[in-house]
Amino acid sequence: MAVALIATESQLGRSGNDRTITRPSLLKELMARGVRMTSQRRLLVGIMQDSPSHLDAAKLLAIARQRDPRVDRATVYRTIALLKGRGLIDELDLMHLEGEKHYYEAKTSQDHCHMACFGCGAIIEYASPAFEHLKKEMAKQGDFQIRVVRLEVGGYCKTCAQRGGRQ
Amino acid sequence: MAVALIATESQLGRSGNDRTITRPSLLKELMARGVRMTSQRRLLVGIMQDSPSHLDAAKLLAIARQRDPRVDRATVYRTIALLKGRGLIDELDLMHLEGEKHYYEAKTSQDHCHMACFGCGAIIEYASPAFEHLKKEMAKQGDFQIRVVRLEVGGYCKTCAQRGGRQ
DNA sequence: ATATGTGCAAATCTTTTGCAAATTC
DNA sequence: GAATTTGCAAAAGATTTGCACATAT
Repeated sequence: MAVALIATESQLGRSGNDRTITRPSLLKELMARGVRMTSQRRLLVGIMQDSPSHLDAAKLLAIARQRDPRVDRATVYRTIALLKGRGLIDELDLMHLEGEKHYYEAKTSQDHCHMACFGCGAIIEYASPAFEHLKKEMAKQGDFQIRVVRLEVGGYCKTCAQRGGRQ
Repeated sequence: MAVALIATESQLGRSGNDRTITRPSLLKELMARGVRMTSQRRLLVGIMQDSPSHLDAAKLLAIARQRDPRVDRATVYRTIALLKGRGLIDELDLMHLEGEKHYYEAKTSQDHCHMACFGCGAIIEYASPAFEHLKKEMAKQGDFQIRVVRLEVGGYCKTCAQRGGRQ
């Protein structure tokens, strides 16, 4: 069960068990917190919510503009800041495999790690009880109230390790 | 034992046990790999090696220039790229507590996590067997050859959690 | 009606690059 | 002496900001 499958709540036809990782609705969370909703926010948040891959600001802007060409870069960054500030999305570097930009994803019900392959660029997500255990330990032993956790790993996936003979 | 103390090998008067985290000599590692050594590299690498705190490119440049005013920004970035490419330093964001820059530190004998306090900006380092265990599990279960691991946490340190009442 | 969000264009900050001169092996 | 590294200056890439106008509650 170590390699996690991640689905939005709406994508799951069944109620997930403890092991199932879900993505709570960003829109609902925002409204629950009394955040003013605009059409642009609805659009951007909807894209973040539904995107299967990790989005950077430029890609998010491009997708949004297909639906509403007036969307501006600044609004994208401001919306990202809003979501990040409320703890609703996580920020990733993905080992800077393609530049210095950041990637974003809706926060999931369970934290997970991102393993980035230097060979093929694949991003593998990974969640496990050992990760949850480490978080609890850090909070307790380190006397620290954890709000955000980011675990990123770089290396070689099975295929690339075999092919390239890299170790 | 959970909160790690980190020392350079030379700073330790005794031979460290398994729990002791050390920083191997960057210079030696470079020479062992046949990397051409220049005066600037020696200078920059020496600063990285000895710095007790996490350096960003600008700070590294500033320190280097105190000793040799001719050092250029470009050389700093090129040296960082060299060290990073050889796996001798780790790159950190430290939760972007102060801007989008990156921080660097000489790789240690045991990986450790960085906990960044949103309240006071403190950076707390943390190493534990649970972290080592998680790494091994990821490598095995995820079929992944790990080269770099980066675990960063954001939240509130003990003091700030009490003071601000944030939870 | 008032507070908040947005577009636009310019600014800022970090990092990278081309090329001629300097340095290392 | 040949290959590599450096400084300089300019460019590139990502993100932020000031301000007048538009929108949400």
